[in-house]
Amino acid sequence: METTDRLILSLLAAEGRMSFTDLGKATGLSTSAVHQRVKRLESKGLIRGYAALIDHEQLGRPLTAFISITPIDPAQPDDYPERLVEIPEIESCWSVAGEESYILKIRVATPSDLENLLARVRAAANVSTRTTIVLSTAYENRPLD
Amino acid sequence: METTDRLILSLLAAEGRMSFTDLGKATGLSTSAVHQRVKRLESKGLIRGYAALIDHEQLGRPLTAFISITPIDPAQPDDYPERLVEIPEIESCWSVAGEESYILKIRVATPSDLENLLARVRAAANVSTRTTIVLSTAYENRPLD
DNA sequence: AGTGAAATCCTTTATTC
DNA sequence: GAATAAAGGATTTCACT
Repeated sequence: METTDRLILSLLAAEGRMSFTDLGKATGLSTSAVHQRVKRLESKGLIRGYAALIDHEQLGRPLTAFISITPIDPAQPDDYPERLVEIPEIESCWSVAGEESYILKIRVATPSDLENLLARVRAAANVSTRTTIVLSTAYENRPLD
Repeated sequence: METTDRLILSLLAAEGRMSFTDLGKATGLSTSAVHQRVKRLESKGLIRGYAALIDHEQLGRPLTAFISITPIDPAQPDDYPERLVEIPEIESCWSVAGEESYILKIRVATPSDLENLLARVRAAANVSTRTTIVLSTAYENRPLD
């Protein structure tokens, strides 16, 4: 992993639709040279994909929360991510070391939707939950340093 | 906010570099009609931008953690996000309701880098910290449902 | 809001170094 | 690996509906 590739990654992390022409100007390479490098970064999985960043508040889901989950039955198989993947409000799911087993990040429209979601999470996974409400997002998923 | 715009958003959330031509085929609109809609979604801020999704493990930062922070001096002004924005390892910063005041999501290379980062966080913001290590990421920032 | 067409610009591949 | 060139597509603007 070398300087030019890192520069390409950081440019694309900040501006995912930048053209190969502009990437070439920014890196001092020809269009086809950056093109070749980007395709290699994609095929090696260093670039996992591209995403539009959505304003969820404007889209009608202003309420973000973290839900920490603890298994009720310790003998239950550890398949929580699969059990929870069907719940579309769950944006992220991390397995963690600490008091709880998983942390979920969710987005809903209203507190009542959160109540409903918590019931679905408990039922789908047989877990107890602890919820931390997000008051504001100072920044999220900043591009590379 | 209506069906066609929601479809465009969900297509671009999943594939941020999809061409206007392909968006047109997927929505049944002409290229110039989707183009106009996407530009409107961008200017209204519903699309905040586009990002390449990076594999941080391959990029040399395999260790992810959540750091919850609690102010030591309750009289201190509440400017933690500004104080912390200079620390590049902090990917996200949320203000939360609950026992702690903020949750940070960070990425570093090694436990020793985490130790170093925690010292910088405490010094920059005059806070106590509680760290939860991520063991694995089942999924993260899933596109829209 | 949407279409179709035209000009411009970008992407992609082949060739060469 | 990188550059150049050329063909094939995509983007963007505009006139019209």
